[in-house]
Amino acid sequence: MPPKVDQAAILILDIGRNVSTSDEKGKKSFFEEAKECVARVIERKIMSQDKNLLGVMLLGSKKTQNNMAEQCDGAFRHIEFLAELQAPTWKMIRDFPEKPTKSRGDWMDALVVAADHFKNGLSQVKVNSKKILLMTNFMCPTCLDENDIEKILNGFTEEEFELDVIGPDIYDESLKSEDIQLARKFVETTNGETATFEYAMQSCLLFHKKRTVNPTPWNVDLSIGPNIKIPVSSYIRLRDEPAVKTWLKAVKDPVTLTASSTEGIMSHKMHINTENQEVVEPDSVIKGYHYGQQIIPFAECDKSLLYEPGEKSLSLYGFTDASNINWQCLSGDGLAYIFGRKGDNKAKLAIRCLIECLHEMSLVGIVRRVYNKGNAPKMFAILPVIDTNNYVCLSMIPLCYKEEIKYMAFPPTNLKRYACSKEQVDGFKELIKAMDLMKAYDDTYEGTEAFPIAETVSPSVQYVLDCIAFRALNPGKPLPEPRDDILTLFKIPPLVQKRSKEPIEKLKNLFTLTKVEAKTRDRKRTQQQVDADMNDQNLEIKPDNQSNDGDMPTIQLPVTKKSNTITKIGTIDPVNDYKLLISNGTPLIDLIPEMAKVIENIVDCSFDGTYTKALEAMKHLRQECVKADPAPYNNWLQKFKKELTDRQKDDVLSLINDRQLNFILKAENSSSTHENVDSTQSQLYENDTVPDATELTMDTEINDLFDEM
Amino acid sequence: MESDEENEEFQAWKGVPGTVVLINAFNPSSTESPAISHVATCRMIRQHLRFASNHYIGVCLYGTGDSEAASFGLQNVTEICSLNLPNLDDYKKLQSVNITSYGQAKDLKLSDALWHCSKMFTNCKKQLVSRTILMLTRLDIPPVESDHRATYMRVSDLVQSKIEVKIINVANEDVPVDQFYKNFLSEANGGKETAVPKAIWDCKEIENMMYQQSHRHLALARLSFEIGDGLAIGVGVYSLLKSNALPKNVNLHRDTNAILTSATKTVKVSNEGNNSNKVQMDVDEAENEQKQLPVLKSELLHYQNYGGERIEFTDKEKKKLSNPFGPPILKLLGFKPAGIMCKEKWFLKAGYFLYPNEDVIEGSTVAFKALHQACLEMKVVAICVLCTRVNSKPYIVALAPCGHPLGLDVEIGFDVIRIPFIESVRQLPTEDEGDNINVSEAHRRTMKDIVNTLKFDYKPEMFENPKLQSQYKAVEAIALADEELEPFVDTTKPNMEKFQELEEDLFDHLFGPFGATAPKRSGTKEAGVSSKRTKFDGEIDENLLQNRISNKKVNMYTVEQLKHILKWKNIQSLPALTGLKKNDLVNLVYEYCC
DNA sequence: GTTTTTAGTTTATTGGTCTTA
DNA sequence: AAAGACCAGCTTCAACAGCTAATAAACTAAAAAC
Repeated sequence: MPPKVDQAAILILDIGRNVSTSDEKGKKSFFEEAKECVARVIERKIMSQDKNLLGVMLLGSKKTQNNMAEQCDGAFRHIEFLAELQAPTWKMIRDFPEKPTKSRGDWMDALVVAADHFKNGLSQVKVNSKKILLMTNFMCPTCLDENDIEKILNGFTEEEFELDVIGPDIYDESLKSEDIQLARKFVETTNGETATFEYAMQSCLLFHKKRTVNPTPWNVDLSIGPNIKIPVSSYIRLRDEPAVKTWLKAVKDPVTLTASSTEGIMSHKMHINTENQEVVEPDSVIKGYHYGQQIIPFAECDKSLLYEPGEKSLSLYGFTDASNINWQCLSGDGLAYIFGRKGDNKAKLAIRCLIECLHEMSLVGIVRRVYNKGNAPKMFAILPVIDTNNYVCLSMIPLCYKEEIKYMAFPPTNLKRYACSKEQVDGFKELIKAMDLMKAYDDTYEGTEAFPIAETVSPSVQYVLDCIAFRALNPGKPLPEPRDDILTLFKIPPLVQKRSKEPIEKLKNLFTLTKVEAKTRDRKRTQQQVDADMNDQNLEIKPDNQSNDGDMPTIQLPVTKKSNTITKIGTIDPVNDYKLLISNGTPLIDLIPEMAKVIENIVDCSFDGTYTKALEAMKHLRQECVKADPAPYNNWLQKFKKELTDRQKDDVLSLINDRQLNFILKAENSSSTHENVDSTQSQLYENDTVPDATELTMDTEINDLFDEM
Repeated sequence: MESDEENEEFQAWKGVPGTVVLINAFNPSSTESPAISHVATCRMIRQHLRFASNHYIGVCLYGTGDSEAASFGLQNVTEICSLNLPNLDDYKKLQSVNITSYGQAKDLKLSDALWHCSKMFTNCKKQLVSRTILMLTRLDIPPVESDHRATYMRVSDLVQSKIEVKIINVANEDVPVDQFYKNFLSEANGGKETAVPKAIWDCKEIENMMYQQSHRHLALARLSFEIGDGLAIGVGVYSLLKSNALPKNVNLHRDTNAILTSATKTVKVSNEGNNSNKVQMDVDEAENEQKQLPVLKSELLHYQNYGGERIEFTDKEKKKLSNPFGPPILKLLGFKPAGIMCKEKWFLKAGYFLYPNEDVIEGSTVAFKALHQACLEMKVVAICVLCTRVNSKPYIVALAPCGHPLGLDVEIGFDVIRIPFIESVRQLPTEDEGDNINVSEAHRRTMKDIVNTLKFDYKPEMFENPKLQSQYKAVEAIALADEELEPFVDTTKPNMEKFQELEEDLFDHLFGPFGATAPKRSGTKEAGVSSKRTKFDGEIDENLLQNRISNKKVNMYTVEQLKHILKWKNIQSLPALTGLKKNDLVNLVYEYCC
């Protein structure tokens, strides 16, 4: 068999004149949205580390570069294969054009080119499913005639291509152009999918898909006594796995700050004799046991006394009441599902029958498992799982051995002074009713349950993947803080939060809870904590104040003294420079662009990840502009934000929002043209954060008023 | 007083724990209590030996008769093992002791025994982090009246000098507890109300309790459980199971049995400078060592391969990746019906156990109990975010109310159950053959018979790790030489008698034979007909043979089959087939069968 | 300082067939 | 009959070498708690 690949997809992105403008003012153009979306799709593909192939095609490109155009001169123009089918790369994202073109391309042509590439561009690779993701607003109608289109569609069904359309709502009745109708037909006929940018970004593409592993069966006979052997396969169903593979190590090249090509890391393990500190050759190392204070070499042990676990096996020990198995006696890591052996219907029948019986009788099995010949045996419970939507199987859960039980003791709770009243219990009952997570959201959501088990993503995993993608696309830039999307995963749903307020207040009155003064014992730790906090602070404000680098202070000190003579705004203390220059009579019209430039520079070279200085400078600039003229600030911000968006500096963008450094509104200065905060990146945030931002901006206004007083 | 405390606190975590076991040998009614206490103490010490623990342990008897050798001035107290690291000599000595041989005191006195214990602590040269007197006694026979006052005072002194006094009540269930011991316990508990320890009689149980008591009572984390804004209680998170139940293994020098430590040296090596050198030289260690330089943390890079590129992070950045969220906390998010917590669907990792902690917030226990009760009555579990330590990743847990976990003497608490995230779930291959499978009443009846025959009562402590147990036996065979201990029993294997009763024939008839419908492994290979090895049936498919000869695939036959083919062809000049390699047989087939 | 836990490694084996003692 | 040795499949001009992957168990290092 040739190399097999699960999926191959070609992204077709319209970058022509027809996608260059936005429908509404201030809103992103189709091109901008599509670009973001494509970047996310590619990023997700890369991070998922599957074996799938990806190609990227530009529709409406200035260039024409595709196989079909080479074959038929003059046809298939303005279609450029940016990347032919291959494992997805960061380059695909980086190579993306910054701006839409003035050209136009025929989307139907693009489909043909993509289809051709699937048929002829893939030499040996076998592909299970072939997808084309089309992103166009269909504002450039196809020139192909009905017959040709019919042929293309037939070709698509024959070859089992799937067409997905991302971007426009092709079911929006107000947009039913002929081309959209056509797209609908294609999508439906090829069993494709469609989504708007907003939906795609908010639901399908919001989080990373972790690298997947193909499950491998562990095949064994489930034996019941010496003579009954049922062939089964067990698959790992649940397991906590690290977000990324093992980290590799390299040496930093002092010049490029990237991995050195001339130096590598090597680790060497050695044994040292504790008696004379000599290094011992691995040959002379033997294993031994500590028994009390005595040392017993392994070799002296009677080998016949050592346990022989036997062959690979899964042997039934017996059956017991399900109620005997509690959470506390489960040990190990995760669970496996057992099915009757693939293709063996008799085995499946037997297992199915066992499952049903156990289920009816409320019993579970206990088995002894030897994973491989000679491996230590482990005990497991096998519980019936009957889930009509999913699996009918036995769930195999590891049980603890006696040696693992700690036999802990706890101070007694059944003392008089710990008795609790009915009122107190009822207080908690009220809280329970109020904080029902099964009804945490309005019906407008797809489900009303919050934190559905095994359906929510892991914030820590997502953050690591975010950081890797960020670093790939922003080399040299400091890592971002966790996204809000990730942080909200650990927050109480707003509705539940609200409902809980009253019962919580009641509870506070029902119990006497007194904080015990920190003991002397804790003093030291507390001090350490404080120290740690101090360190953190130091790190954060390092670029502003002192730094650990020896030369920074020497630069900084003269600056404050030299300040009388400065002629330009520097990046070290822009706000003071600005103030000084103003007081020296430098005209505002000259200073504002200079300040803006400096802010951009600081953001570019910021290594602290907090952009404290840049934001301070922005705050100052903004305040100045609120007083004088909002236009320069607003105009510059517009450009700056666009640039930040392009360079995926989402962290700066959100900081600008958070620190209320957005556009100066009409409310703040009547000559502003901005009615409200219509940040170009608003769709990145949930709707409910928008009013928040408005509120915060109003606060600023009040603050500013106070400032002026 | 305060300065004392400060002094103590300053070195609070230096030293090892110390325990003196104080066995009551006063036995006027000839109960088994001293004997059981003795056995349990031996077993506890054996447990310490097995784990090569660093705890200091001493053993004393009290209520024994006067003896000439008896401790100077001390009456009725016999020190068997001095306060020391558990060692083989002490263990053997303790084992061989016959408690009754020390005779009986005329009157039971406790104060002197306690005083002796405190002296043992004082005389101990090793710095101790904790001092515990573990009394094994019945609670129905108090010391003589005249000793009461002295004992109370002694206990009070001990408590003040930070020596804990604990009692294990070695008796049958229904022995009445004398008031003296109630007072004693209260005194030992700093005057606070406390519970009388439950009587235990099983020596393994006593052993467990002693081992536990002599062990540091460690919480995985002590947290503030934030129930709501401005409402928090103190809790401790415990793991009830050990993560590594393995004893210490060490590396030794082959010749001298000297203990070895291992050290890992990480160096950077230049692979360019000497590129022209022979590859062999690179392997040469002496040559390499010259180029080896120590690696500074600051010049270390960690990277991952994604999208065909190395994505690099500095050491600091990598740390930040695993530590992006806040401080340790347990925060309530809400509640869900208890029924959704299915072990068979969501078990991911061994859970923890949650218990109230009065040390940080007083009144926690009452609130904890009220929450526990409310959850039980409403049949719900609490859903929380848990971050156990400063730098650990937070995750979502369910708190399920429970009592007596693992059969322990713990009234209430919550199981802390880790809830899996989507990344932990694997999609499994499904076969849509469910429709073909019809379980009949006969199937069901047979299966239920089998299940019922094999029913038993599961207890969490019923399975011992046989590998570990046999290892102990093997080591003890050497260490204790003469001692013949109980034979090793493999608790992971069931009693086979019950399996004799199974109606295997009926089962086979109804469900078997298995493997008959197994899929063909591949087009060219023989069908994997059964889970047993394919038996050669004697029939030869001439077409298949010719096919294989022309396709040069004769080697796909087994040796048995090849021999059979050659014999079947009835070739005259055929040499003896025994002892030939498969390849020879294959060649013979090509030679003769075309 | 010691113990405990956990995260993160590394390492060996997996399967079927054939030969051998 | 059981145990251990040994080569496994996939490319395709063909033959070659040189890849490939999940998993359990054993292990180390590091962090945090007392």
